[in-house]
Amino acid sequence: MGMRNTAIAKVFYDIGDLLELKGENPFKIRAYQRAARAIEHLPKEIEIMLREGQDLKAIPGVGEAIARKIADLLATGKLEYYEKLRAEFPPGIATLLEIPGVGPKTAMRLTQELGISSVEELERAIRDGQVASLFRMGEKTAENILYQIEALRRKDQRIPIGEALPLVDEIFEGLRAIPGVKNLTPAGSLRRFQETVGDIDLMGTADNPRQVIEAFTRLPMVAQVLGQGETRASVIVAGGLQVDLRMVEHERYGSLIQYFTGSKQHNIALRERFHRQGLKLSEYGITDLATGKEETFATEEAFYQRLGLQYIPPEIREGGEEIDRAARGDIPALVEVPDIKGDFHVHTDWSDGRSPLEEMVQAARARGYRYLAITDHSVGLRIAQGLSVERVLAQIEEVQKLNHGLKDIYILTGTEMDIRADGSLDLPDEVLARLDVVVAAVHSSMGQEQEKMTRRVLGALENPHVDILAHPTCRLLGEREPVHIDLEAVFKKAVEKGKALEINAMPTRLDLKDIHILRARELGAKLLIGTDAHSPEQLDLMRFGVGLARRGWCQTRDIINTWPLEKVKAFFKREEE
DNA sequence: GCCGTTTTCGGCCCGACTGTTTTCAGTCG
Repeated sequence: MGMRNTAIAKVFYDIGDLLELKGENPFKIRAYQRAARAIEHLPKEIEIMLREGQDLKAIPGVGEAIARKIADLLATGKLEYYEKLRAEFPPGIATLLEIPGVGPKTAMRLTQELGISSVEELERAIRDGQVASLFRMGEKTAENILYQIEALRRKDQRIPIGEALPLVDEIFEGLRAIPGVKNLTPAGSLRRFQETVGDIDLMGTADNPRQVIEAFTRLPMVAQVLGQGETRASVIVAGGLQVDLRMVEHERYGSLIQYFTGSKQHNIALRERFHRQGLKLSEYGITDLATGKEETFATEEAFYQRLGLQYIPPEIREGGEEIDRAARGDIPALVEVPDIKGDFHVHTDWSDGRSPLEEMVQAARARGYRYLAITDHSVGLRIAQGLSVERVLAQIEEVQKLNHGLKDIYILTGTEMDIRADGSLDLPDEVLARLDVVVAAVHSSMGQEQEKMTRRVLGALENPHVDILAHPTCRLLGEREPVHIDLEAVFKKAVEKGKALEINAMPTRLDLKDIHILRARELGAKLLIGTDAHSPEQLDLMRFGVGLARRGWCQTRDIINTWPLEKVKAFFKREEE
């Protein structure tokens, strides 16, 4: 009975919703929601944990009762408790909860008093004036709900971080010139490098906040100003995204940025822990509950330090083990952009890249890289002008010539070789043997069944010349679901054969993603961050890959393109000898 | 329902906003 963590998590999220409608104990509801979230973010599939006899109670937020329910669910594919709960409500009522402003109490009243169980029915009832006539509801409430329904319908998906961050750069560019502006930074999911963001929260401090707010609302990309005050403003930028800027007091900047960075789970866990120790944490500071004395913090570092914690980088503030680890001084030094010594996934105009080889090399030098692998597509990928064997050999010569004139950077010959649908490789072994780096990747027949796809990729990893598996799940954010593949088997094979797994930094890919990275590392795999650059500027996508790697708690020892070239070469050679 | 440097019971993050109100419930982040 196959059931993935995401599906298990959905059941417990649903249970949480239904218990809310029922008016159950709020703490019980939160317990289900916490467990659902923990399951959703678990690096390891629960199915595997059970098969290996691991105790599910080790998952934070999962106790006796929920552990038993998970086991039931996986054994039978059903959960009686859940089925019974669902039968108590008209189907569709939970969808009302998705409307901002409609909570469980309102949803239940709408159902019980007006017989509403869908968003469409609710919309009709508002237009008929039925909703406004309910006790303790009025015109304004009804209107607001209607507005929220309409907003929900036209609301775009969350946008990829790859679109959000450049926008932030542009906004800050326009504000930095103002005298007295400091600490401009994104907060929220953007600062934590989540793969997509719903809106953009920006913060900063200034001697004259009003002036900054004024300038913000007049930036060229601002399409509409939703609201504007002395210290904050909300705008809609071209494309429909909401951006909030909040200018805060210098002396409370630390606790404010900490609070607005989240995650919510991290903040809750932090507050619970220190509440037990007699401290009240909020965005305004830290209050000693015994004396009532409040302290403020100008920096986030000081805030964490006051709690006796090591600084916790935003990317790992997920409300998991990071707080315990920080208390033990056990937060590792996570990889940073300046640690990166080269890129192993780069295209040129030999295949579908936009720029000549020389330009890509100069761009890599300009970024201080010590090495660069040229990995154009292989022959089978016609749509990308994949290189024939002759062209591969010609490129090898070209690169060797180029290397003679270069002192500060070394160019590696390479290929992004297609793993064909039948599992065969797109270039013969004798050609692969002549290349410094072989990046293997799937580009076709992505609908294959899991077993076939897994066999296909494992087969490629068996080849002694293959060094790297690129974008292992092939997902495209918001466009294409990941392929069906047994990643656990792929990671184990990569470890066994000494292959590196790519973290593809292309913002539409971000593949592997955070929980995959965590699991790969647990299994002892080595990773690398590749940009998949098709132009010189795209080498800068590296920061997205680094952000992602940091979400996966990666240190330089985990990421091979932070290593000196000799060490990388030795790693790749292990299998070939 | 979960959990423990208050450990098998009694707690469970914190503050703000909104609307319909004579003191607050519901919702949100």
